[in-house]
Amino acid sequence: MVKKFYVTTPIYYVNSEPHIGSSYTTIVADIIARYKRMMGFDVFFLTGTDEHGQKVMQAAKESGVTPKEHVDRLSAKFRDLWEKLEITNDMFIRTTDDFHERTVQAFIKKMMDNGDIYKGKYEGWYCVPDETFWTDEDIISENGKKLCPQCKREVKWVEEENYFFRLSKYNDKLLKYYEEHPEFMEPDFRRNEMLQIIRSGLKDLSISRTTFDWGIPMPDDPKHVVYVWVDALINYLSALGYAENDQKFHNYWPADLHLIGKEINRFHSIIWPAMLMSAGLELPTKVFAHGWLTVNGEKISKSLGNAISPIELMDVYGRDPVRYYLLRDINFGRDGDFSEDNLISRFNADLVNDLSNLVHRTLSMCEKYFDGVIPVFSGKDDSPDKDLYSIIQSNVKKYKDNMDHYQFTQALESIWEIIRYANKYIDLTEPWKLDKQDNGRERLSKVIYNLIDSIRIVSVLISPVMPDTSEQILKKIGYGQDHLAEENFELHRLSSNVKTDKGNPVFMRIDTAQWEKVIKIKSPDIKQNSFAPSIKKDETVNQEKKDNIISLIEIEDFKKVDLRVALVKSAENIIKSEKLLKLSLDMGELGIRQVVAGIAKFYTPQEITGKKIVVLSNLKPTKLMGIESCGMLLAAKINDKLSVLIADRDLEPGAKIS
RNA sequence: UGCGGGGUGGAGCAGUCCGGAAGCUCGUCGGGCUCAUAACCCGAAGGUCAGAGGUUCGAAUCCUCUCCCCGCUACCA
Repeated sequence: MVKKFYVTTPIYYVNSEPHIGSSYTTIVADIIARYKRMMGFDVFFLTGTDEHGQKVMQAAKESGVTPKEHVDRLSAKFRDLWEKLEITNDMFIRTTDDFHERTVQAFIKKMMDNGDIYKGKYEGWYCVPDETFWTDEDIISENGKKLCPQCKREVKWVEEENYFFRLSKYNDKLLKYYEEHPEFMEPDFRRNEMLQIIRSGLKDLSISRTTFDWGIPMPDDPKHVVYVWVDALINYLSALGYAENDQKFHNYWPADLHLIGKEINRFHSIIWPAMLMSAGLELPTKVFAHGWLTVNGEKISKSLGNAISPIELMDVYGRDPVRYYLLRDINFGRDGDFSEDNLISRFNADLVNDLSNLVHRTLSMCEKYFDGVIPVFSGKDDSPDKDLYSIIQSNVKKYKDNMDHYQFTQALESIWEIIRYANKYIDLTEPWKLDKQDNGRERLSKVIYNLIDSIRIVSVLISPVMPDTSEQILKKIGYGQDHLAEENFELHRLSSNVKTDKGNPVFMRIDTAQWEKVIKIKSPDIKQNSFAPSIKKDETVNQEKKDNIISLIEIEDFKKVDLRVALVKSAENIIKSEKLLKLSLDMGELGIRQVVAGIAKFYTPQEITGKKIVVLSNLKPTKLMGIESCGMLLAAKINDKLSVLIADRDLEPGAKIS
């Protein structure tokens, strides 16, 4: 029986264009899929797009198209990207696919049959313009009115009927499952986070909405659409034909690996398994949450202009080098930084100097000494040969162990151990001298054979990460893609008497002196100071500069600001707050106001009481520590010193400052 | 403020779970080789493993406390 392997990426929310972050997850999944295929697994690799929900509706509205047009357009972008990146997914699912919609309904019906779904009432404050619910604690109350904390417009109390999933019922079962299957959720520190959440008690989950209709209707109650996350998670089943194609479904379920980003861990590691338990299905073997990428040390954001397009990057550096870099330099599971300098450095050092050069110099020698025909394996082993063999064997083993545990950085390191030793092996055996010796011919044959054999194994091992490069190198020594199989990790499987094709080196060095980088950061460029002791210092300087940049404004801008003199009538500490004081202010014609100020570390209530301070009176009110604050007092701060501003001459409270 | 992550030679990181001669890559310096692409091979310099206590024959690793950086969060209004 053939072993199967079912791997998924998240389905991407079609809210914005794909960037390097979404590509990262998919590339990793692709590498795993290719590796498992090489290891003889029957692989099913799924990716797709998540297309329902309120935000999609809004995004469509903003671009002036229907939701369907919007999702068609963006979904196609993802699909095209994966094609360009030669991602080997077996299927691309869309949550607007009709079979998916049917499956979601069937699945929910199953949960209903098991008594896990009930109709309940959702009560809360609702901000209509924002289409958002707020809890009692969130909202701001002012003059008897309840305001939305986001937009400060009035909220209204709504009571909405929703369907709820009895998530709480699975609390203990989940806990037990986590305890019995420590491998279910990785990395371990993420697992601990999930355990904390489960231990603190799960609440039932509202799984339907009636405020908009861009979604899958609830079975038998089309006024409700299914909550987008519930809809989305079920894609992992519908892709396999759950409830429609039993054979395919049973062939691949349960999933062997759900690959996700850390931000969606809770859905995959708590809600999803509970849903599966409810429907009586087996749980996935593993959920693996990877970290986030920054770009050149900065968060990926549109405003910084560093949301780099994966296509652009790969056009410049090539698909394989980018894949290699991502996997080699970023420790899978942790957050990592995508740095173009490091990419270039890896490119030159690992790919050009070590790998490409090894292939090129070896094939040059094969051409020179054997007319490009792979010589026969003969004669007895010398000590460098024995070392070469043992290094290959031990590193092939390490490679497999690491790949099986998704430790890609380490897996690549073990391949490079082989490459480095092969380069050293050339120095130790000195083929150019053997060529000149009368009796060196047999030894020379063996040396060249061993080198090409090493290259063959290396090419096979790198294939999941660098498929194009692997193919190119294998072709040079007479092999096709059918050579990608575990049995070919073994030594001495190289065929002799095959004509090699040296061709051009697989990678050419990047000359950093005249190289134009792809990523251009728009923030002010601080010249790299070679005497600077560390980058941290540069960043500080950078920050200070940013803070000191002051743009000029019109007098009209200033007139928007209403500054007043206010008398502090009383002040008190806020319980459990280190920074805040609650002040009661006499503001003359504006009456008595309550302002919360973050000065508790610098002023005692007694000290500030009676002072005539300056207050920004027309600031939108807010709540701090649940206490209302209608205005802001002015204070100057430098380093650890802070002073509240006070008028030079005595003035009536309420006096306007202009 | 809470939670999480991190602080290891000039840079980037591994090692920390399960204590036992401080390791890898890049960079720098010196040497070797000429098959190869300013490459490859060898050697060297460079670290009080953030700091302070403690446990131990022995601590980067375990315990306690402190400091600093990053992310989210929060009481920056």
